[in-house]
Amino acid sequence: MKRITMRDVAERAGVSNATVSHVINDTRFVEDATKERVREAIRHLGYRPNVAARSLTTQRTRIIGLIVSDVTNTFFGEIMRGIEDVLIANGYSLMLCNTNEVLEREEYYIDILLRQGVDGIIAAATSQNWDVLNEAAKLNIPIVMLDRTFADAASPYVGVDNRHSAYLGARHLIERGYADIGILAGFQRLSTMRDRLAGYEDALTAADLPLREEWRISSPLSIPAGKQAMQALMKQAERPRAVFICNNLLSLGALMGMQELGLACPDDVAIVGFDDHPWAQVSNPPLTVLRQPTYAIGETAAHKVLKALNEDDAVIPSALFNCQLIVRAST
Amino acid sequence: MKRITMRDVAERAGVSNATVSHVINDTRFVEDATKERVREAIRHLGYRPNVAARSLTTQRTRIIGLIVSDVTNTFFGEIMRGIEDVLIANGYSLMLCNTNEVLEREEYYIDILLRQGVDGIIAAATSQNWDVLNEAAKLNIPIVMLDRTFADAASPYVGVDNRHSAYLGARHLIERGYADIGILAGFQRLSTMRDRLAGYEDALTAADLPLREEWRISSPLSIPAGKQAMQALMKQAERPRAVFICNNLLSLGALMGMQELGLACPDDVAIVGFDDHPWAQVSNPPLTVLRQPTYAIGETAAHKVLKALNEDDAVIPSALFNCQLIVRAST
DNA sequence: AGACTTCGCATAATCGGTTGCGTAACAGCT
DNA sequence: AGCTGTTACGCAACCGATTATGCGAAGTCT
Repeated sequence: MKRITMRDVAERAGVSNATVSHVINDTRFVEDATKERVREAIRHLGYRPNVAARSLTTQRTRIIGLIVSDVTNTFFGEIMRGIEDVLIANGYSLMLCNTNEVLEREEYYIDILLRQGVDGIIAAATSQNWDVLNEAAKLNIPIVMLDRTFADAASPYVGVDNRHSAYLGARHLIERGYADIGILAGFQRLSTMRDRLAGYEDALTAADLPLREEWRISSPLSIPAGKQAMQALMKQAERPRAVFICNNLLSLGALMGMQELGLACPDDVAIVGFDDHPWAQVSNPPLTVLRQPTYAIGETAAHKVLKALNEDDAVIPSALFNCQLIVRAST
Repeated sequence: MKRITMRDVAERAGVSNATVSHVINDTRFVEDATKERVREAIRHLGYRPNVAARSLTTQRTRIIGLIVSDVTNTFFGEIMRGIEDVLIANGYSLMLCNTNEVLEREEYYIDILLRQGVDGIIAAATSQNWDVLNEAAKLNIPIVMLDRTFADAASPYVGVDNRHSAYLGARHLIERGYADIGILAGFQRLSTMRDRLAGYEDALTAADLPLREEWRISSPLSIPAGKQAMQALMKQAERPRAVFICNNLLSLGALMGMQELGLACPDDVAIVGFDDHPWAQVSNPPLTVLRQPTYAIGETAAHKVLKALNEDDAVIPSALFNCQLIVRAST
């Protein structure tokens, strides 16, 4: 089971190691006849270059690290597809890291990625400051912030304009005639969630509606948390007639919570959710949502790392997409 | 921006390269005092071993390749979580490959994974024979078949007992009093789908119900395909009163298709779906499904590759899980 | 014809680790 | 004192590629 190396190919083709390398990488002129002999040898032996050896000398691995906070969320699934399609087309591979929103795991993974020698990192970071990612930045490894960012982030961000999008969502509720509007605001440590809260507040303020603190509930981004949060809202003496929900898992949990309490949507409470989901159009009721262009976000993020890799000291700008308001029966 | 190597550490600690290596890997006795000097140097310099260099000599990368057919499907998302949790706990990393059920892409990825020198592969394969995966097998790389397998597969399979599970699902419909039962059978080239069809047929045959070919519709595994397939069923002069659906995307598409035709579930047609999904309990109606233990499947698959890696020529058996029938309002 | 280019390729150092082999230093024993 | 055994570690080859340097042969020029 001897591994086939470049030397084997060289021998069979009657050339040197160097020539084989140059044929493979097209890095200098080689006569057609020689080239063909080398190619034949490669085919015949079933030779496959060893990337470990290669990256040892080139100092590049053609691997991009992807850090996401929840692989099970379709939102990230679609983003991953976008990223992967672009990377594969450019000869890069993806190393996947799922943090479950746990900071220690993010630190651990950054370390792993740096040991692997990844060429770049795309991160939906859990960390709220530059500490963790800076380890990578110090080594000059390009980083792209996905879905969220933070104040001192020194890297481009790719995602939607959360504040404006949330504003659109809340305004939609107002236009529908709702005045008592609550919000399930998610983790306030995430920029994404802070911006969405701000957008919601913008809309209410612009319409001269009061911001009632007891109608703003923060929680982790999970289904049970969404359920709890919604029920906490609904059990208040004076409860909102509409709720803006900042994340798809929260939306789902909220629906469950309402069903359990026997509340109907939109008759008892109207809902606008963030993030679309195929199931959201067959839920009871179909959900009005702000849809993010997930696949495009993924593609863009990938393009940005590649650009940073290909053009030395290129300044990479952030990319802000817009959400699309999809009106369904929940409002 | 000079990379910090083992030599730097060795110098600072006043020992040889070998000793540093042995301290890091705990591969031979080193005096406590020396060990501490080395550790201090590592910390002080912020040294991070270069895995490319390491795997060049050890011929192992501690990377496992994961091939899935659809990253956006929550089903695979949860499996990935299971796999990853186990791998991370054992110091392995995950290289993700998403094929979108395209055979060429699977071939391409196998090649990539072999160049990377992955230690093992977990694959929800699109290919239907040993040709593609055999490339890896020839190099003695352990493979675990995920979710599906094929006749001449020489590797252990991890997934559910599809035939029996489908049998349970179809029998449930029969017990509910339905006699006219159709099936959305998915891609018949996938073992998974063939087994589910067989289980469905088992149940009908056991109940002396006829198998009506026009009520069995095969299609790709996607939402639009599910919608089309369901509508094709519903538009028949004589249509089934219940449908067994072999995949969650098909279920979702089917629901959409019914809504569009103004058909109610379960009043017009009852549905049992395969694969649970958080949204399936708030859909209209909530879906009766066969739930696969996705996370456990992932964990098990990961354990099996690791076992194959740690125990030379261990014979790894397949693992068949059972589905759980979750009865909701759609039946 | 001799000198100078150009062409096409080989030689060998190098990347950063791992590991088989070897050895200095010291202790214990006769 | 001489011999052997043990302890703790160093030396250097090696993994499989990339690439700077150099060189013989053929072609060109004066």
